[in-house]
Amino acid sequence: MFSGGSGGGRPIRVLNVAEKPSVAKSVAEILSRRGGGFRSREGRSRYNRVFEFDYTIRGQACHMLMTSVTGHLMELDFDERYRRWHSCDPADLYNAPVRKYVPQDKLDIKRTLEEESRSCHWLILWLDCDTEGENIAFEVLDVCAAVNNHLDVWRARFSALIDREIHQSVQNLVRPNKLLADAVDARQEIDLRIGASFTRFQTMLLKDAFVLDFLDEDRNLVLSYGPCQFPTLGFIVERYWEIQSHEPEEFWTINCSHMSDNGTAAFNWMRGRLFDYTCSVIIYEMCVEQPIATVKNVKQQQKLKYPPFPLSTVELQKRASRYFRISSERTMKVAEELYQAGFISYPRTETDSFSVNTDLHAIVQEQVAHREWGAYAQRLLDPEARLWRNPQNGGHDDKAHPPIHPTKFSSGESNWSEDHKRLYGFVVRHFLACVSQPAVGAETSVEIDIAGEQFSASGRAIISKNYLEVYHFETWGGSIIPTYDIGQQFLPTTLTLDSGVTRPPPLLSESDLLSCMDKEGIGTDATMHDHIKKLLDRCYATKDANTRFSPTNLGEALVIGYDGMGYELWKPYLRSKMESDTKEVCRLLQQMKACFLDARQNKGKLFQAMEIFFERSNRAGDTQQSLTENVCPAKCAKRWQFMVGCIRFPQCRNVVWLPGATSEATVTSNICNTCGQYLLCLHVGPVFMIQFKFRRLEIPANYEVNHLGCIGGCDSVLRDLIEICGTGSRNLSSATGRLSIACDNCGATCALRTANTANNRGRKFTPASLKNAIFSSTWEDELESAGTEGRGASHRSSRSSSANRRGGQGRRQGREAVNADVTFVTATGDPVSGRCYVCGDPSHFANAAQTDLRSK
DNA sequence: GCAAGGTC
Repeated sequence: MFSGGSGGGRPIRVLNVAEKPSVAKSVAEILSRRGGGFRSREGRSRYNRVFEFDYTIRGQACHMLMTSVTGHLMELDFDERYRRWHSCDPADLYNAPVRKYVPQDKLDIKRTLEEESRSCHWLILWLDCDTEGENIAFEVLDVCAAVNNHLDVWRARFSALIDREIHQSVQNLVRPNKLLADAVDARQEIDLRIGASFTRFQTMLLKDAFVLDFLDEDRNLVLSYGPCQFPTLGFIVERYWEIQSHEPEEFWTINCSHMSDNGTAAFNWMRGRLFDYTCSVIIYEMCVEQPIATVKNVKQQQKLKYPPFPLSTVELQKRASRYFRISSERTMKVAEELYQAGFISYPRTETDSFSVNTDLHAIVQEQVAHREWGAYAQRLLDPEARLWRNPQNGGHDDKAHPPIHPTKFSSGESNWSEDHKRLYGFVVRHFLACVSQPAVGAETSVEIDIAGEQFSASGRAIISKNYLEVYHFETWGGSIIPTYDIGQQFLPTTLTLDSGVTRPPPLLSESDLLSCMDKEGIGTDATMHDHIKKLLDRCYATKDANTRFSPTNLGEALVIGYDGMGYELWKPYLRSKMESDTKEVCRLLQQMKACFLDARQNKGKLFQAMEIFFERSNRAGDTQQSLTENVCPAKCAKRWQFMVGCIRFPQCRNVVWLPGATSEATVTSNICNTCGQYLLCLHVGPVFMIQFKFRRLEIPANYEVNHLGCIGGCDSVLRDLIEICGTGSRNLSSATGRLSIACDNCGATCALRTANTANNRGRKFTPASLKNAIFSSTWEDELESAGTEGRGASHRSSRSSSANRRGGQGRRQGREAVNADVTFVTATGDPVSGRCYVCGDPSHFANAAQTDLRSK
């Protein structure tokens, strides 16, 4: 499998590249642990060090160099002459040449890669296992291959930085997937072209044409458009319009309360609200006239409130906004700093379930010394307390990072801001909550009847707070109501008809906005906050003290403008469609590649079809050689040649097959006197005489080699020869001396060619004559020689044939253990072999001898 | 002066 090394015991040099320095270090630590650790040295870039250690990959001794990039190594931009804003019509940006290049601040990393890869044999890419990671893999590959085109390039696929996973991935390397990388290239190019064209267009069109007095004098205004920022603006504008268009409507409802010695209960009308005043008054008066309430139903049940799922990035941002009013952008900045300092795990993750390998107890153990939540952590670890519960699985896994959790204890660092303290505390409390029992409450609901109208009240007593003790961001309302018995009657303390007006929904909060983006696939967990911030920077929206967003006049004007044109550029569908379409192209290409590989595997079918219409050429060029080496029908089917079709063939499938012994057949211009305008099928046409030439050895001695005949049915010579030699056609059932068996996988029938050769002329096969079928492991040579050339014509060893096949992919993989070919021995002792011409698998004839063998 | 996506 692996190549390029110097072989034997001498180690080869392997360059390993990770997506970020922390991963490079972790992987180096894991892989070098058994060999006594790694050496570390500086690279050209001060962030990206190089780690060195020895390791063995599949028996090959390797000297490993492990370094990293920092995300994308390259950027995409237009060619120089299109970069200036006035250099071209923005419409030209849809065709302008673009190029990928390593920007200035990444040149140091590029130099490290170039220098290190020069001396290496292999390159192993340890990028994140997502489409962006695959794209970065090719950026690294391009840089390295430019200085060393002998590199053998591999991709390590891993989903977590844990020992087992990393060792497994390096022992099972795969090739990088260009199609996935191309999908990202396509998305990047689309983003650039539409972003730049619309941005230049609307900026140059509008900026100086209006008095935009909300701007600072010195601020250079850009009216940007982007496929993520505009839909984000769209969410804000749409909610704003919903509020604007809301028309308050008056409604009425009846409320009832009952105060007794052991508390007060507030009953709600089970009709909810009525928008008709007269109706409400009539019902209310009925109640007032007969105000005695009768208890109809009392329900008491235990309710559980579950702790949240393990923490993903979007949840972190939403909850930080909700609980502390910290903006998503600030949250990510602070979380990044906490991560850099080692206090929390990687903050950009979609994963909301812990891997079974995570030592959750150890994480809790670290926190027992904290003065606020330490005692709770201690109780969690105490089996007697019965507080522990394995975390729920939120159902998302980005296969790259675990949920956000604390990685180091801190009682607060001196350089931490309030936000650092809040976020660290939140991450810890969230984690502790995840491994805790749900809160338990006792819920009571009471239904009463007053003059035929139903009312209900409910109360809840918390029996056990459990996770809520440490997760005090969430509350679980606990009002207690008096005890009631069914049938009990009482006079309400108050019974009122109250009016109200409907209210519009609130403006979108940051948490709502993140939810909308997450739901519609706008941006990624790592970029959503950027898009929100961009709207504020561009003066498209504002955020109030309650973290609620309103569009500015500018933002609303842009949306109205495009909406008026009929373009929903501000709706989320465009972005979703781009993402799904580029992935679809990638999927389609992958599908077609699989289809191609399968078609190549089954090329015998194409030969079969071609042979119906054409004679095989004798040109055995390289291409042909390689095409035919695994396909027996190609070589052994020379005798299946002639048929005469309807003038409408192949639309009309009516054909007449000629004797198998035919070596030449030429249609003459003479019309048969007997058959004339013979009705061959629905398509009437004249029947022309045919000049035949038969192979001497294949026809009885009393027949002529040259024969002018008619296929219309009047020619007794042709009828005789077909009777004697067969036609060679696999779908003419009247032929004699032919044998077909059905593949037990695909059901296709396959004629055994031996039946039509000179040696078998006139021989009748019967199932009984094939009872002695034996299976052997010989390859197609057997069939080829049996079919045409005579045995032993071109024998290859079964080992080499087997190796040829293993190179192919598809359904035959994993069948190596099955006898590769089948040899049937007839009663006379002659072997005949066959393999399915549809699916190509010889093993599919395994049961043919008993079940599907037919003699025609 | 433009996008969105990585990450430091």
